[in-house]
Amino acid sequence: MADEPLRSEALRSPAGTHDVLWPESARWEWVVGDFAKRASLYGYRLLVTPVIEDARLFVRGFGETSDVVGKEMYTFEDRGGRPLALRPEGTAPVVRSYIQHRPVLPWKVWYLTPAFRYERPQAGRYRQHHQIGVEALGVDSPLLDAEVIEMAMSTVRATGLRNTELLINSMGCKECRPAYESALSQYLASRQGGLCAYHHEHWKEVPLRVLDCKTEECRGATMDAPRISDHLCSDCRESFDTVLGDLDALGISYTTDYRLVRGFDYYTRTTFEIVSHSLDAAQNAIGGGGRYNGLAEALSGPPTPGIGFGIGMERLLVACDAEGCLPVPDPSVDVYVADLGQAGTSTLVHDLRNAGYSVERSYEGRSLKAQLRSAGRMGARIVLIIGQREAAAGEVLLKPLALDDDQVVVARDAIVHEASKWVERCRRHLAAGRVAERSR
RNA sequence: GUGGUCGUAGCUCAGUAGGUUAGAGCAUCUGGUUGUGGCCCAGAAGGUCGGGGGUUCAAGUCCCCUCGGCCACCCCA
Repeated sequence: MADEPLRSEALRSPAGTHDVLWPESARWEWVVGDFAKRASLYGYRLLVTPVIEDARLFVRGFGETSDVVGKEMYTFEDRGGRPLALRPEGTAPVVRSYIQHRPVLPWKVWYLTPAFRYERPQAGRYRQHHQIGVEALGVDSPLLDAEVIEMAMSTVRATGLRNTELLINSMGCKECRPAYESALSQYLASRQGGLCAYHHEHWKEVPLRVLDCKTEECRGATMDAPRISDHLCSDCRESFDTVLGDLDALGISYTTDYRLVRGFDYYTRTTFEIVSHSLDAAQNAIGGGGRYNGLAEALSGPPTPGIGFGIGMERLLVACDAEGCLPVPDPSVDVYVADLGQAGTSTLVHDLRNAGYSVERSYEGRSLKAQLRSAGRMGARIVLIIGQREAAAGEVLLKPLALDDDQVVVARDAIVHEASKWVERCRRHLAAGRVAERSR
């Protein structure tokens, strides 16, 4: 490591990873803040789990045939030889945590987490992306399915996104899915010549995914393929109908999509995906989820039903860009304190911040002019000036930047009170200006 | 992982058929106002032209490799 000099190559974030700087980070704050509040309203509590997990967790959870396990996982051994993996998604670790701690059911948790997949990076597709999501364990009811979906939709719509579509399907259960899969396989066997090059080779291993294939060949060859909806057992049928009925009652529109086959093996019954039509066709899924009643058992835990969803932060925000919603907020500096190096400025700044105002100042003794310019550029509402004269007289000059009013002289003792008065006045003025602008 | 495309200051981009010290706008900083923002004017700073190698008297310009972004496949958030 050390004996390989970097030469002139600058250090940068690894391929497919990125930094989130302001103002983008301000939108993250908004989305995460909104989601935390929403989660609380729906009865979910924050769960924080490690970024690294025993690699076997995902192998058993996803199934060997999944792409994520086969070729996209970041796996490595730690110094003690333990097989570890960077989490490729959010659900399996939650279920592992559940099995480990056996909390009282129902257990409803939310999270904000990075997720890692070794894929070829692209806009909206990263090797490290971030998801907000929830998981609810211990309840097997279609009413919860509908509620979870409604929560996901509300989260997306809260950003202002409108050009979205909810796709929904039922994957059946361990009673009815095997029969469907064999019916599908039988059908595919008769049409294998018409499949795309890839699935012509692999349809036997992943028959369900052929439905999800976007090539014209597979598309056409599966037009008349048996559909899961015609093979659901009565329990699954009834459950799915209830989910759809409840979504209707909640005013959530949806599109049933028999081709919606999510990538992980653990899904049962309800699966759904939220796509944005404002994004290019390739990476248009901004969120997805579903029921996974068999997962806990597959991980050697007690049989426990579960359902959840994840929303990709990056994709959500890219979609917002496309629709021009979720604008970044003002940096909003209330007070800029300009001085000529007097002692006492630090305590003034502290007092103002303590009173709840955002305060900026200069630290390197710049000229008054330069400080005023900075104050103007950061949009400070008022600036307080302390020069030789003011310092000597125990006064401060208050100049309202956002107003046309002249500057006033204020006694040092009254400054916090006066500053707050003027800041409020500026805020009202600016707010009125925004209203006027909007009504134009 | 496969194929394609692009890569010049912090940002958006110029850069003639390879030819002197690589440019502009915006942003930044300083000054014009020996204590006062926004406009204007002047100036400064900022680049090993993604990196490495090659061809050539001469490479930002041509060739190869590599890294990174983007697009498609694949997969998904």
